[in-house]
Amino acid sequence: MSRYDPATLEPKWQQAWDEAGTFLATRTADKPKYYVLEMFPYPSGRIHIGHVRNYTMGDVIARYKKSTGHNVLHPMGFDAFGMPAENAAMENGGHPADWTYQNIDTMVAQMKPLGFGLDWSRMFATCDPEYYGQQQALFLDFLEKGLVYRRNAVVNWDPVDMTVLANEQVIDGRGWRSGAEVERRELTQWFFKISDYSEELLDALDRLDDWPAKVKLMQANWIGKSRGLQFAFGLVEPTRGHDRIEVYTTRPDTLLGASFIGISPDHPIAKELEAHDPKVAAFCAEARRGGTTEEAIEKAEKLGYDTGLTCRHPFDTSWELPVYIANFILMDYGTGAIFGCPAHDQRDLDFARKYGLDIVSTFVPLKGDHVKPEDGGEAYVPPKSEKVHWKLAFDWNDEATGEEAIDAAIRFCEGKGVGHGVTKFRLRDWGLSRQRYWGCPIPVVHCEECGVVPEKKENLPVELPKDVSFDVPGNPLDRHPTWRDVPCPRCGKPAKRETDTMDTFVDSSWYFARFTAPRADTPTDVAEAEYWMNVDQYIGGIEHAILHLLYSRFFARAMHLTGHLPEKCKEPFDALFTQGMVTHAIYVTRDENDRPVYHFPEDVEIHESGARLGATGEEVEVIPSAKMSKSKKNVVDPVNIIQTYGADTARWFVLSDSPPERDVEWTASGAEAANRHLARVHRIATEIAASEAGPHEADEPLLREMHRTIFDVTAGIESFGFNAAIAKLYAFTNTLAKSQAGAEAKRAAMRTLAQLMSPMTPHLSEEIWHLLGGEGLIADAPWPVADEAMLVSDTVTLPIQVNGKRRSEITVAKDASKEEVEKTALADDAVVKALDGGVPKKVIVVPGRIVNVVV
RNA sequence: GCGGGCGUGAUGGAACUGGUAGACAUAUCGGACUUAAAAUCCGUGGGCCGAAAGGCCGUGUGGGUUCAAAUCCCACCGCCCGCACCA
Repeated sequence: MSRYDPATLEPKWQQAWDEAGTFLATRTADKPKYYVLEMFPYPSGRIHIGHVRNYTMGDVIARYKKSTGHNVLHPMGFDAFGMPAENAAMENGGHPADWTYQNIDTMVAQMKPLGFGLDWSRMFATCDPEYYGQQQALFLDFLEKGLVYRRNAVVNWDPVDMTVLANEQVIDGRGWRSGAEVERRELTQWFFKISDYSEELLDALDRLDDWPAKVKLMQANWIGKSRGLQFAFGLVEPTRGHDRIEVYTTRPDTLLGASFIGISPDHPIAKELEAHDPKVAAFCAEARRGGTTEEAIEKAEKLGYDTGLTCRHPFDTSWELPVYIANFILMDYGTGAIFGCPAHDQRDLDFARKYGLDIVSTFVPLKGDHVKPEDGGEAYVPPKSEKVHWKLAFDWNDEATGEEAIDAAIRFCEGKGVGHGVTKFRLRDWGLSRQRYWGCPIPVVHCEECGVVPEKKENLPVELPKDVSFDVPGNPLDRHPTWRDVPCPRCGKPAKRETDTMDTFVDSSWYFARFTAPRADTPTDVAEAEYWMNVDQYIGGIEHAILHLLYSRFFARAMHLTGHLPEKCKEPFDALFTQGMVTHAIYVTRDENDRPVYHFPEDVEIHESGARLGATGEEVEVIPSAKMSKSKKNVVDPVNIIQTYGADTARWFVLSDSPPERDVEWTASGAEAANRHLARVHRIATEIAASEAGPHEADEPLLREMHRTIFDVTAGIESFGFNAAIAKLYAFTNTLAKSQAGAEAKRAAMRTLAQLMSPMTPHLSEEIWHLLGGEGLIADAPWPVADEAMLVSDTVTLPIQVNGKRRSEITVAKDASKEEVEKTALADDAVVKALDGGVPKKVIVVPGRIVNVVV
C-alpha cells in the first residue's frame, strides 16, 4: 500500500493541470463567467504564509465556481513599483528593475508549488512598460476630461523617503511607509479630481450589498459628508481690507449661544495682523508649531490671542463678539474660522473658561439633573436625534431634536439672508505626484512656449531610463539630461519632461480591469471587459479598506467616463471579503538588562510544564497569537511548510479552525494534525480502492450522510464558512472510516469526499479520484449535488422540553401531525416523570424542531 | 471625544430566520497493538453531586421580553478596530 507522499503526488498533478490548460480563462458564450481576484502582492522577494491563506481562499472559490459550470477568471500579477526596490538599489547597488524582476521570479517559483488554479498566462507586473504605458494613456484621457489637474499645494513631505504623501498616507502625522514625521511644503503637484465624486462614492456604498459593513462605514467616514450653514460675521471696524469673517458650522442651531469668533493662525486676517504686529506673529508661530504629532493633538492646550477686533452677531447688530486667533482651528477645513459656542462644545468651553468669555446654554435636557455649563457643568452635547428643551429659539418649538433644530436654523437664516446651507466633504483630491524614480512616469512635457503639453499617445510608453544611479538622494530622473530634455510635442522647441512619477496606488487602481485583456494595445478591450467584469469576488486585507478600494472605485468611474469600461463597471467589485491574518506565538526570554530576546519557533521545545529553549533548557515566555514579524522571529516560511508537509496540508490548515475573516494562529501541532488527517484520508481511500464488493445493509446511512455533507460543505463554501465546511469534512471522514457499508457505496462516498475536498486539497483529491477510477481530472468534474430526498428521513427525532428544559426526546414520523407529536410526547416516560402529576397548560410543537410542554 | 465590532470549555472555534449549547480540531489523561518508540486504533474530554441512572448549574456581569435567549432589548464591565483640535 502506497503512503501519502505529497512530494511526488503534488508536482504530478500540477503538471497535469498545466498540460491540460485547466485554469486558462476562456470566454465562451455557453457559460456564465466568474471573476475571482485576490489583492495582488508586492514583490518583496518571499511569499508569506498570509499570502498562502489569501490565495487559498480565492482558489477555493475559483475551483468551486469552475466545477459549478462557470468560466472562471482567476489571475495573478505583481504590484511592482515602489520604494523598497529603490531602497535596495541604494543599499546594495544594482537597478530597481533587476531587483524587482528577480523577486517576481522567486515568488512565482514559490507560489507554483501551492497548486493554485491561476491563469498564469495573464500575469503582468505594474512595472512592465506594456502596463504602465497603458496607464499613461489612461492618464492622458483623464487629463482631457478634466479628471486630472495641476496646482500649487501645501503637501505632506516625507523627509526620509523624500517624497510627497497623500493625506491618506499620513498616519498620526507620520509617513505610512517611513514612519518619519511629515513636514509641510508648497509644491506644484498633479491631482486626481476624486472630490468631484464625493457624493456619488458615498451614495453608491449603500448599493454594495456584498461588502463588509465595516469597510463601507470606514469609507463613509473618510468621505465625511456634513451639512451646515455658511455665513459671515461683519467686523465692527473693517481692518486691512477685510470687513467680514466667513464661518462654516454644522450646528447653526447653537448660533444664539455664540460668545466668540475664532480664526486659524493661517487665516488671511491673522496673516495680515501678523505682518504688522510682532506679538501676533510670535503667537501664530507658536500656534503652528508641533501641531501634527499624536501627543500634541491629545494634550495641546487651547491657546488663543485676542486680536481686539470684534464682530456683530448677524441677528442683533448690538451684540458684539471678540475675535481670537486660536491654535485649534485648521485653515484647510471649512473656512478656517468658527464661532465658539462654549455651552455645547467642550473645546469651546475650555477656551471660554480660560479667557473669561460668556457661556450661554441654548438648550437643556428634557429631564434629569443637569448642571449647566454656566454653573460649572460640562458642555452639553446630546446626540442630534435626541429631543431637548430649547431655551433660546428662533422660530421652532420648545422641544425638538438637534436635527430638526439644525434644519430650522438653516431655513431661518436663509430666510433672513444670513448665509446658506452648504454640504461639505472631508475627502480631498488625490495628489499623485511622487518625486521618485521607480514609478510610472507622468506623460507630460513642460515647454516654455506651450506650458504643460501632453505626450503624444503614439510615443507611449514614456519608458523609465535604465542608466540611472541611486548614490545621491533625490530623484535620478531630475538629473538625467538625455531623458529629461526632449522637444515639445506641440511646437518642437527644447522642453523638459515631467520628472515626477505616479503614486503606486494608481497602479493598483485599475489592474483588475487590465486582467480581462492583459495584452491589449489599449488599456482595456471593451468586449473582454464587458464579459469578465465585474470582479465577482474580491479578497484582500482590511488594511486596504480605504485607500486602495476608494481609489479603485474612483478609477472605475473615470475609466467609464473615458470609454475604457462599460457603465456596469462603475462599482468594479461586486463582493468584497476581508480576510484575517495568520498569527504565531512569540517566544521571548530576557537578557541581563531585562531586554527581550526573541527566538525562532524551531529553537523552542514545548513541554507540559512550559516552553523551553532546546539548546539551553532556559524557560521561555510565550506570547500567544501575535502578528508575524521578522524582528519578533515568530514567522513560518511557506516554503519550509510545503517541503515538510506538502501544499495540501498548508492549504487545509490555513482554512481550518478559524473563520476566514478572523486571524488564525499557526501552530506546529495544528499543521501536523492537518497532515495526519490528509494521510488518513489517503489511507482510507487506498483501502476502499482495494476492497471487494460487500453487503449493502449499511449503505443507506452512509449515503444519507454523504448527501448531508454535500449540502453542508456547499453551503459552507458559498458563505465563506470554510472552517465549518472543513469540520463537516472531518466528521464525514470519521463516518466513512467506521462505515460497514458495501464497497460500491464506500467508493461513491470516497469519490464525493475527494470532490468536496478538492477546492482545499486539490492534489490529494486528484490522486484519490484517479485511484477510484474517476473520469478525467477532478478539477473538471461537475460539483456533486445533494439529493433532496436523501436529506430528509422518514422519521425525525425531536427533543422534548418541559418548561424550557430538555427532558427527553422522541422519534416520530416526519409528517406526523401536531396532535400525534403532542400525544407521543406526553406519553413519554421521562416527560411523565418530569410532569410529576402536573397538568400541561400548553404544549408548543415546532414541527421538525422541538416540543415544549408548559406546566 | 465620535463611530463600529467582539466577549461561548484549558485552546481555536461550531450552533440555520430565537428551538437539544460546546459540532470539528488541538492540548490532557486512560487503554489496545509493539521488546520499545513512532504510526495506527478505541475511549476521556464545561463545572458540581452521584457507583450508576440521572440531577443541578453553565455562553463577560446584572436585569428584561418569550413557552423557549449564546442569539432580541436595556444597563454595566472588559477587549479590539476605524476616525479625530473636522467647527
